[in-house]
Amino acid sequence: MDLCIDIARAIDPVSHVQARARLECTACSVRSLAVCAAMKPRELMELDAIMRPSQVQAKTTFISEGEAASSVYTINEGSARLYKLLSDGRRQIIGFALPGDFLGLALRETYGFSADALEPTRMCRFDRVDFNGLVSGHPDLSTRLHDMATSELLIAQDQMMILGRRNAEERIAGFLVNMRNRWARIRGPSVTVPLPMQRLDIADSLGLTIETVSRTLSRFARDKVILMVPDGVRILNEKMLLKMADQ
Amino acid sequence: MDLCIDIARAIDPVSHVQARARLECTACSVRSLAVCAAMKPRELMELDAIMRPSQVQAKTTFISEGEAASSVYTINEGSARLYKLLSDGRRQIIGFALPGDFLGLALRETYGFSADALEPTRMCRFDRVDFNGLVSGHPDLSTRLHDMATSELLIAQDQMMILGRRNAEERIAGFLVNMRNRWARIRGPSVTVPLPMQRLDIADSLGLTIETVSRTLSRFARDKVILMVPDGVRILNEKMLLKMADQ
DNA sequence: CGCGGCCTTGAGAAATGTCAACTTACGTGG
DNA sequence: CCACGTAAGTTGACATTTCTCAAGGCCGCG
Repeated sequence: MDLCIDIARAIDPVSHVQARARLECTACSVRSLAVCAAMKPRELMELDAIMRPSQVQAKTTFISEGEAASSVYTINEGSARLYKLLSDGRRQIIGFALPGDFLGLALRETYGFSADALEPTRMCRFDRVDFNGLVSGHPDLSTRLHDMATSELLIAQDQMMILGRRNAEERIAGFLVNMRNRWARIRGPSVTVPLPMQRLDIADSLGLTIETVSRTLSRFARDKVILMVPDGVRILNEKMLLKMADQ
Repeated sequence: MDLCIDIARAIDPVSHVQARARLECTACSVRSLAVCAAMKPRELMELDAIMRPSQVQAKTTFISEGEAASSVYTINEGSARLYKLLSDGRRQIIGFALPGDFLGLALRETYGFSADALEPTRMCRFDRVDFNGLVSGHPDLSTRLHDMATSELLIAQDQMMILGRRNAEERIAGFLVNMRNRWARIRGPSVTVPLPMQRLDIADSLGLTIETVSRTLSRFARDKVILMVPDGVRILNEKMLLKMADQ
């Protein structure tokens, strides 16, 4: 069951494709961050030809662990949680996807994780077979994917350290620093860190409970390290936060 | 400081290279498992030309986190622990390398982890620049590396679930099942699982303490799920072990 | 035989989890 | 516009798991 809403392509006559191409990939606001960063104008038109704009509402599951991996995605606007479930319902969030992020690096025949939108989210969807076909003809793109896979692996290894050897305070501090750095690359530096996910999502990404996350954030706020604001935090004492994150 | 002992090449006259090639890569016992699995005879000779046999004693550190990533390795015989350290000495083992494993998938300009041999270990060492040069001329090899990176990422995601959401019993049971499966691919199926690492290494890979590992293994042995043997365990009740690992 | 490294076991401590109550924010319908 | 209901977040009290510290055992090796 496909919960995504594919717009444009389904209703656009073929003759409109080129017009849309110029509006979409070429004009894309997150292109410099995404897999398509290094592509030339002509390549972008090829990419555009197989791109399907897609948007989902908050909470919508658009990738389900174990199902046939038919599509790959780039996040355009919005955000998503990527997670794995145990048979008894325990959940581990393996990452959050923000604008520019690519979902589809580590794919076998089936998806290895599930993904839900955290808020109304726009994505570029690509048929996986089409996408692989395009990649095989473009060494630059292939290299870019390899670089992104390398990054992901390094991030995953850092996450193992966080989950295996850091305490709750270090995990939360590190999480906030990490989110700040990720948003900085998207929207530029800011002491206000958007947190589109709920406390339970933070807990499930850090291997903690919602209560421990809440208590730790409250303590940070009480100690004037952060200020809690709607859907995020403002960093008041960066030095202290970095020290607690041991970074 | 390079702690590896490079043999053969340093003393071999160039004229002997071809002879060594036939003895080394072509006759390699772990080739079917390694990065070089899909290579044709002629390609193997190219690989051999840049390969440097290397062997290290137990406990030798041959990769140091943060140092310039000059070499990549394939394990031939023996095993290694790959780990990251925090400034206060806490250690997270991010994986164990067994025969056939490739070290060098997730490389930036510096190594992202350290590696020590667990026992006397023989490796194929490649200069990273030479290796990349060879890869870029061989799409098969490139594909193989991409597949291996994908595998690593999936394994890393599973490890996040283990570290974030599983209890000590599940971690240990899962670890044993996992090691059994890895050895099965190398030496064929067996209920005897070699464990070349110490208890402290197991603890540091599972985010536990040595005492918790020891207690849990003792309990498994008391419950006749395993039998502890020198440098490993024998699985007595596979069904129970799989159940505890939730696999 | 004695030493050192590794492992095991026990007892008590600490961090985090669990359960429950309460607060806050927000959207909906009267 | 307010009252209500619901979802999310916070806080407290207590439980549990795992850690810490300490002692002792095992075993290979000089």
